[in-house]
Amino acid sequence: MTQVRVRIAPSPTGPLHLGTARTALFNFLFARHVGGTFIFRLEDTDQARSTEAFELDILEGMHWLGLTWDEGPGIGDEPERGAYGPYRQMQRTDRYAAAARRLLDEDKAYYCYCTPDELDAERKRQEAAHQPTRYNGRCAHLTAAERAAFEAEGRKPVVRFRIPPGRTIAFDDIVRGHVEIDSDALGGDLVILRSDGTPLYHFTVAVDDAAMAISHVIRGEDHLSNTPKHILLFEAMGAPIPLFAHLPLILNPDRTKMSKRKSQTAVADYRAQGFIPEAFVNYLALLGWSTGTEEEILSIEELAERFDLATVNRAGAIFDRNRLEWLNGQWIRRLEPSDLIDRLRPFLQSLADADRIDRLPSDDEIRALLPVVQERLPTLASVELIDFLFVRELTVDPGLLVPKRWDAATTLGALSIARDTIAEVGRVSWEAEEIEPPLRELVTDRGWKAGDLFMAVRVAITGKTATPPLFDVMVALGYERTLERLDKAVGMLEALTEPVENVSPAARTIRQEG
RNA sequence: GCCGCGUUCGUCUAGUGGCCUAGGACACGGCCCUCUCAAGGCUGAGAUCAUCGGUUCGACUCCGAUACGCGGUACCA
Repeated sequence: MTQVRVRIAPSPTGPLHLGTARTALFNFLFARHVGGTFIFRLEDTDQARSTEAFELDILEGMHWLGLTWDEGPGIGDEPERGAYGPYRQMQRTDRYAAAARRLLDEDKAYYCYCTPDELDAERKRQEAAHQPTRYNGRCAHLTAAERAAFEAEGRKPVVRFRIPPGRTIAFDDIVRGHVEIDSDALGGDLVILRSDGTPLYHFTVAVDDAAMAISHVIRGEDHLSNTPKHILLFEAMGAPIPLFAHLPLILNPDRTKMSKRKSQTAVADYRAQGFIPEAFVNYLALLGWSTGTEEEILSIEELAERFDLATVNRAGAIFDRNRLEWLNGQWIRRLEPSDLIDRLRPFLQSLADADRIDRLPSDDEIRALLPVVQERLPTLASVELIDFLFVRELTVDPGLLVPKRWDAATTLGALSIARDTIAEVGRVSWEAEEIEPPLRELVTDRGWKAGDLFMAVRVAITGKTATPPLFDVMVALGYERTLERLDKAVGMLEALTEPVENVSPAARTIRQEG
């Protein structure tokens, strides 16, 4: 078998897109599975829309996902690596010009002087007549005199590639099987060079894939219908025709091709929301492919071991964020503590930047919390779960302070007693196992429900109704600050109950007891 | 319009002629665990395998038609 060479060829006209990432991943997995070469090429010929910032975003996103490539820009410190460069199309313009020149010389291509307006009018006419829209070949056989006349008019020609009429172009797509398309359905002779001389996509892709000796073209299904054009171009250039594999599309919830308008498509956004690459890669790989077994938590290496292009699905798949989040939680739970701490840092930092927390915890502080926090993180950004530990002044909603089964007065009494009980245990020891029993005892003595007391205390010291286990939270908070917050909550409740204090027997009773 | 591709639980999927009264996972419901939230365990509901016809002793699996959906049809990629 000839050397397997595959490529991903994004164009830097936007941030790294989910669909591009998935296509890149499948190319990567295939290359790694068979020991082939994975190439990264930048299709930056659309100078109007391409930016360096997007290029950087794409490179960074690819690195983040762990999709390392063997040839292309952005490997190590080198501007680029590989024997088939350059890997930026704007640095290959001479090659496209030369290829077009050869096609012109062999009369496989010709100059076309039709203006965009004329083409547009013709297209409209065809549509109105319910005919297939295609170039009518007006300039296909111009005489030298006719060409001179157009030139004299100041028209700048495009270069069109001759699409042979009446031919059936067939290929065996690795994922979709045998596909046949009639050359007459291709829209007529194809523009390969704009009137300003710059090359168009279908041309550059064929020239580059040929020059870079690409053996397998693995790309999105949206290119399936265009494949015959590429095959014809390969033939015309005398280049071997690669194998094709067209991947199913990633879809919006309404089953249209995934778009920025209807979905979150930028890989960087998912990263910013606290998804980790292990989970992201795992999820993307299983979108449109499966191992055929019931395994589903798989590392990129395990995926590469099992990957098989022939078993890729043919139907498009809706992107399901729920499943991604679940997978993310699975992967976060598997992380080593020190690794997780490192990954949490940027998210803690951004909480600090947003003034959501007043200080950054030390590694040891986070490490101590991990046993009760790690399994509660669907994303890295969910560390906000414990933000209350790192704020000076806690804001508590008084409404949350009173458990459903209790009134304010009852809560006030209970919290006061609990505060004293906690204060007392804390004087000798500040361990979760030490704080819990006396409070349980208190609950039993008073005939309360443990959940009610604990909830009141929880809200008092965290401001939240959902937190890691209460006593672990207290330990992390510290003796002093726990009491401070309890006192503050008692104060809030006193203010709340004041007006009715004289007429509330319950409140009076509890006060006496306290 | 024309051409191409697709169609199994809400979603991702298993299934390549009998193992399927269709399996797993996410999401959803219940129970257990439990101080809340998670995590975990058990469990429930959820798919006339798009429809119709054919081939076959037998079809989710093969063939055809239809419907619906999507993609392509640019001097975008």
